[in-house]
Amino acid sequence: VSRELELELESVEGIQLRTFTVLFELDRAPHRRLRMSDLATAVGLSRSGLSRLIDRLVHEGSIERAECDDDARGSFAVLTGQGVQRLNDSREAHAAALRRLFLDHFSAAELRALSSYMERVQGE
Amino acid sequence: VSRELELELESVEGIQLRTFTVLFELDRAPHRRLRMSDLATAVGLSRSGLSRLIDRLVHEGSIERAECDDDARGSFAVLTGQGVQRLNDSREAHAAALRRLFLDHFSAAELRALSSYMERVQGE
DNA sequence: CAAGATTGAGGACTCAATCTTT
DNA sequence: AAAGATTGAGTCCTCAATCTTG
Repeated sequence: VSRELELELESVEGIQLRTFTVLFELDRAPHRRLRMSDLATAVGLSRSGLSRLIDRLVHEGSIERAECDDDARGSFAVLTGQGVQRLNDSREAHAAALRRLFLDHFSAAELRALSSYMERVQGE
Repeated sequence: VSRELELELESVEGIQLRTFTVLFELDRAPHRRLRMSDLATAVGLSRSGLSRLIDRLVHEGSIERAECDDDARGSFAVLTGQGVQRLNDSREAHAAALRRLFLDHFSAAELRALSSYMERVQGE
């Protein structure tokens, strides 16, 4: 399913699922910024993997890097106005694809059951 | 889950999940052989991706290539004795990891429900 | 020309090594 | 020495182009 979702998003909005997730996580974080390590964990990438993905997004203009005041080792990824725009442009396509490929196949009760099943195998 | 399963298999038996799946599919096919295209579909890889994976497995000795008598364009992947051995060596670790990471979390009824849920989103 | 398979080029990811700061 | 982040090297995958046969 997630592969199909990715293909759908990519063809409709020209955005990859992982990029969407990165923009989404940043958008809902305080000041639209997150430490590199925290963001890596949030989207399921290694530190180095995220570092290279952010390189690409900086190059595209969706994200900027910012230094950390209280810890000079640290670095933030910060969503730019263009990044917010890009996220919002793809939100609807993402939601529609998710509904069509996954959510529409289940009742509310089934979705609750599925959700509890998923929790059980989390982190195992 | 499948990522954890992969890590488990790889650390215990030194085999990747995708390699295991390839050996498994070949083992249950007639004459332990399959056309490259069919095998690619069965394990969810592109033709080129499978071609390169088979290159590695041939190099390791688990698989041989064979020509197709009735269609000279075609090519078979054939499991070698060493390949059968390798598959059997990792079967138990695979089953144990699958139980521990996934199956043990559910009752028989829940597994039936999950199975029907999965069928609904197949191919969508 | 279409189909089966492989190869060339390039993308995205990981591990290990490195640099900087704590 | 340990932690945050990046970089170097290598793996695995895909798309497009190619070669061979139907």
